[in-house]
Order: sequence, then C-alpha cells, then structure tokens
Amino acid sequence: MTNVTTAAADHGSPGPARRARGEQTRQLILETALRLFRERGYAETTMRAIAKEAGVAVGNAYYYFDSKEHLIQGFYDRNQHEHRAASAEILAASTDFAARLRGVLHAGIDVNEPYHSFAATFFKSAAEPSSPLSPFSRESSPARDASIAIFRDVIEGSSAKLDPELRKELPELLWLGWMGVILFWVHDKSPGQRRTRRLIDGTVPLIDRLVGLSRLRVLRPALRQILALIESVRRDD
Amino acid sequence: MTNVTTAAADHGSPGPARRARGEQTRQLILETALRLFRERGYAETTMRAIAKEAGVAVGNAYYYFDSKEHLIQGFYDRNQHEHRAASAEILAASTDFAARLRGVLHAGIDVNEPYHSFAATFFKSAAEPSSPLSPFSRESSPARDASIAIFRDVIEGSSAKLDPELRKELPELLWLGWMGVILFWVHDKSPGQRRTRRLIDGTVPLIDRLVGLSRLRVLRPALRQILALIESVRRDD
DNA sequence: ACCATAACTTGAACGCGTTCAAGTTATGTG
DNA sequence: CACATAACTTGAACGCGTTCAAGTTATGGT
Repeated sequence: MTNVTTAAADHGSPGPARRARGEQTRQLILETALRLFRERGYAETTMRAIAKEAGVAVGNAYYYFDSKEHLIQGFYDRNQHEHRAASAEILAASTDFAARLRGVLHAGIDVNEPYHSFAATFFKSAAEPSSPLSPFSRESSPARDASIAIFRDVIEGSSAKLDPELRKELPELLWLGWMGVILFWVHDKSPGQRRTRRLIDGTVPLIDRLVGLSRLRVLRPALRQILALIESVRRDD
Repeated sequence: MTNVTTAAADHGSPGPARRARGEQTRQLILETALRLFRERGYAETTMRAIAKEAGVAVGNAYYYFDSKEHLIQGFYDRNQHEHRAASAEILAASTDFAARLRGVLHAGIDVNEPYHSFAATFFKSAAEPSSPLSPFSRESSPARDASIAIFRDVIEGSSAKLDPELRKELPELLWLGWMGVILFWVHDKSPGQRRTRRLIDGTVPLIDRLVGLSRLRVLRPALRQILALIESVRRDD
C-alpha cells in the first residue's frame, strides 16, 4: 500500500534500470525461506528465523515481500516451471490423448511430492478467496495461464478428434480438474499418496471416452447445454 | 492437550453430572463471539474483544474453546440445523428428484447468504486438511453425516428410479458436489451470488438426467466402472 | 458442618507476524 | 567532486492468539 511496498512488488519482473544489490538480497531471503520451510515446515519457520539465517533484519524481508505468505508464491513459480519441463518430455513421447493427459497429471504429482507434508500447511492460504495466493486470484493469473497452457498442449498435440466448441473450453476444464486433483492430493494421507494416483488412472480413461463421444451427433444437444451452462456461470464477476 | 483442555472439549455433549454454570459461560462466550464476527468480521474480532464484551477473562474463553477457530464450529452447527429445517419444508412439497435437489441446494445458499462476506474470511481454516474445521476431518464427521443425511432424504423420498448400487453412493456424491457449490459460492462475488444460483439451476437438470440414465442396460458397464473407481479411491487412508 | 477435589476463572507473559520512523548506501546529475 | 534523491536496511514497538501458574468457587463424601 505504501510507496515502499509498491516499489518492492515491482521486483517480481526485473526492470531495465534496476540495482543488482536489491535483487540479490531478495533471492537470498527467498531461498533461505524456502529452505527453512522444507526443513522445519511453514508454521514452524518464523520471519525472525528467516531474517537471522539470511543475515538481514526482519524488516528487510518485508521490504521485498509483503507478507510471510507471499514467500510461498516463489515456491509456486518454481514448481510451475518444473511441471512444465517434466510435461514437455511426456508430450514429446506420444500423441495419444489419454497417455498425454495421464502423463501430465502424474508429472504434476511427481513435482509436488517432496513437499506434500508441508504443502498442506500453507494450502489454507490458497483457499482464501481474498488471498493473492488463491489459484483464482488476479495475482496468480500468470501462473494459472501457464498451467492452463500445459493442458492446451495436451489437447493440441494429440490425435484426439473432438468438438471444436469443446476444444476451446477443454484446457480450462482440465485445469479445473487438476485443481480438484491437487485438493484431493493435499488431503491424501495414504502411503506415497497412491490414492491420488489411482484417482488419476481411473479418471483419465473416463475423460478420454467422454471427449471422444463429444463428436457424436446424438450427444450434440447435451454438449451444447453443458457449454451454455459454463458460459452462463462464467458471466459477470 | 492438557487435562483442562480435554475436559473442556467434553462440554460439547452435555454430560449427566455437569454443572450448569459452565455451560452458561460457554454459551455466553460463543454467542458474543458470533455476534462480533457478524458485526466486525472474523479477522477484525480479537479474542480480547470477545472476552471483554462477554465480561470474562481472555483465558476463560480458552477454557471452553481450544482456539479462535474452534468458535466457528458453533457457527457451522447452527447453520447445519437451519439448512435441515429449511430443507424439510421443501422435501415435504414434492417428490420430484430434480425439484427436491434444487430446493435443498438453494436452501443451503439461502441459509449461508447473510454470512457470505465473512464466510470467505474463515473459509481458509476449513481448507487446511489438519484443521478440525475441515469438512473432511474426523471432528466434523457428525456435521458431515448430518449433511449427507439431507441428501439421502432427497433421494429416498423422491419418485426417481435409479440403479441400486448408485443409490447407495449417491448421497455422499451429492454432498461432495454440495461442497463444490460452497467452494464456488465463497469465491462468487457477483451481486447476490447469482452465478452460484445459475450454477445450481444449470447443474441439477444434468444430474437428474444422468441419474435417470443409470438404469439403462447399455450404460451399465460404464456405471460399474465409475463405481469401481470410487471404491478403489476410497480404499486405505 | 467440613474438607478434599474437581470445576471454573484470572491476567500477566510469551512468541509471533507486521509496521514504521529513522538510519545508511548507492546513483545520476550539475 | 558534491549533493539531492532514490534505494535499501535497521530494530524497536505494536497488537495479536495463545499459555499457564495461581487463584476462586461449587460439589460430593464423611
């Protein structure tokens, strides 16, 4: 809200005439924070501990990050990139829609797996609608768009033939499903989160069949109805 | 965790040889808290303010409630009862499955409507898997079971004919869908949350049709596959 | 009636996230 | 080179949720 804070928020995208020192300190604080989160958990890591470990004053951390929660955004960005990279390999290997979708979903779980124990701890931050960490918030729209783009790739590069109207909506729908999988995963306490794996393996064939059916003329009215529903619910914010 | 705290937790179900004074204080604190939440919002209401307004020491509130979040459970219970009462009227009016389901969902939104602005504030508490406020937690299983029972009534009292296997699973599935509607509602900033209303009105006919289709012999294998998926995902915790 | 014990109540104190007025350091300009 | 200004850094202080040792009050057994 203050001038200082607004200026600090700009650090996200490195401008042209930016001092190097600031970015360095920012990275130092972020990496120290993520390391301590991994080692001790989110709630158990205090801002004082982060500052002390990074060798700066506690107020300095608040110059670069609006709050403790905002440090998590760095974690999101990192995992997002890892998911994209892991997905690229899978998408290069096959053109079968089901195989592509299944691979991308499993890759997403793989990437997040090491953080399962403390992902739950800060997941609540993401659930609050007003929080900038919410996957539906404006502040996470870059990350959201990047994530939706992965699912667009799943469809575009696949040999699956589907209704053109559905094709436009499907990436966002798959992303929504992915959020559901994440929600399930966070609550999944089974060893290795194998219930989440089973959920993916069981759901993908159903989606695959449904998507294939979308071109049948008999089902056209039903499909239009569903698409109209989505459109009507999306209207006005 | 301490003896005192454990004893306090027992107050939820009034024992036989319980002192009246304690229950009175408990109610006083809870009602004061809910009133202040409504007036000022959850985050803006401090435990000190609740204690002061109720005329007790702050430590006394912690004798009856493990934490500030636990005060919300009282809010849940109250709304749960209101939903049940509002649903009873609707369920007495019609035996049509779609009308019953639609009515119960709208009634649920009606009951929660006055609290929309601050429901979002404490919704994050419910999203954390480890939180006792999570709808999936063991501590909320009584409230969850009561909520599922409403959807069982929707089905049992309806004239809809459906596959017996599906009939067993459907109440819990509808409850899960209801949680999804609530999640949508919490994020819904449209005036009067009319997008949520549209979501309900658009989804209910689809569910109705799907449920009706469940008895068709051609779709039997697909249905069995879905039920098997649910079963496999439910296994082991 | 008496007292041991459980039920209840108190408020100071702790550690936390966060703020901010005051400092220090680097940079671009004359 | 000097100096005004923006960038950065500091740590004490604030209000919060929560804890707990110490009190007070009511109850059941004798």
